[in-house]
Amino acid sequence: MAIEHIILGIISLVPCSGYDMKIEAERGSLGMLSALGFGSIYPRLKQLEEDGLVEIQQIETEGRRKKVYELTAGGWRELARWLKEPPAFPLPFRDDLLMKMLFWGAAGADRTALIEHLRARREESIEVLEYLAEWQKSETAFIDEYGMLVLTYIKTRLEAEIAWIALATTQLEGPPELPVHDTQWLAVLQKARRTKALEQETNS
Amino acid sequence: MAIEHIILGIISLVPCSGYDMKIEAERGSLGMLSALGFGSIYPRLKQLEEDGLVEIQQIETEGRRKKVYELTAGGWRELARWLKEPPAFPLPFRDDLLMKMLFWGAAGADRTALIEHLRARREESIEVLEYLAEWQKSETAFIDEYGMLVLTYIKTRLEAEIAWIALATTQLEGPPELPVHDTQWLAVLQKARRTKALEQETNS
DNA sequence: AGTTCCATGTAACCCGTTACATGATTAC
DNA sequence: GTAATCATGTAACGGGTTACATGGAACT
Repeated sequence: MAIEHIILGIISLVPCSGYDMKIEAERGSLGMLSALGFGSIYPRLKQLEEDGLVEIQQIETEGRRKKVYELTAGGWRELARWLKEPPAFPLPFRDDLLMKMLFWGAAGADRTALIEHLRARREESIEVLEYLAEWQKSETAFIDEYGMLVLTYIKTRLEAEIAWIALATTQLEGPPELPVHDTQWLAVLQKARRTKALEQETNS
Repeated sequence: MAIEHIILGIISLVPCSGYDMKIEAERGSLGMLSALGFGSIYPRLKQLEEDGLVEIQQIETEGRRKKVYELTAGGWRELARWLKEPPAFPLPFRDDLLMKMLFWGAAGADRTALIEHLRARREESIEVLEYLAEWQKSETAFIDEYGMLVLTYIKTRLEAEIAWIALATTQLEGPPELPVHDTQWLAVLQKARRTKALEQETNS
């Protein structure tokens, strides 16, 4: 996702220092989308300066030293160019919980741990929702028409997820169900293979 | 997300070769969650074998050579241990489209390109949905109770996304709106800074 | 005979994260 | 005066992706 462009994007909103970017990138909806560390920011900022896309606007010597960066004409153009470039479709999903669920049959029938995972996920989702609601009200939050749509997206998605968790939990609290689609009897075979492997070890 | 555990998970469903894993990891809902390449699989498979979590079950010499791996007792235990471990919350979202939307104000009022991005995204989402529906019907698809919940999750999410795209498109096709929340007049300042930077260049 | 597919592997590279190092300023 | 915060940077590490290399089998 080209961290360079995130940096250009942040500066385009407000000229700032590398430190400010890190702070800014942790706040609000941008914080939901990125995860910038200092180790990524400073070297790239240097590179961007060499490439002539950003320049140091001022160095605040009152109080602390601070390099405030601003976009050059080239920077504005590069940002616009990137924005118009077709964005990549977000695949794979890379979701630990879903991945574990796919393989849960190998866990040996322990459904309670999975229900606990879902409960924890629900709490975290709610926390994120609350955080965003709080952030939206804050003085420094900047939300334009586009940002509002992003916020709506995140909220919709998290709420849909919470609804799905309720559904999944209800089902998991009920009795185990047979595989929906298993023409090769993999579930049965799996159970047998697992038992065999664990027994063999005990015997040796 | 520990590729090792994905490998263990795949083998737990059906003993197979490194090549088979790659194929399997591209199919169905697992394909939506992972992106395994040969460069990741083979070295790790070797490592897992050294660690005693998997073992070569057989080498098919009829026709092609093929190392079929199976889990050891330790492998089954390690898989179960990982499954019970609390999964990480999927943040940041890492979504190119949303990231671009956050910075779209810097694009200079071109809304048509963004509408095109949304249209493309919608098509890709629909394709994924159709692919999953097709896969579900296939002979070799394995879907147990947990896998079904994952499928439901993916479908719900994609459908919610498509609905959101419709909403966003409708709004973007209308007239531009003023920022919802901008106490520092950043939008106005941004426009001025951009114009100034681009003009300065022309003059020099 | 040539191409595609099956099958296994290695090496280089890019990228991001983590940890480390430094120092000045403000707050307690 | 000492802890926390502001502020900038470097170095090492780990992890995954891409490209490369090899070779046999099956298909056309």
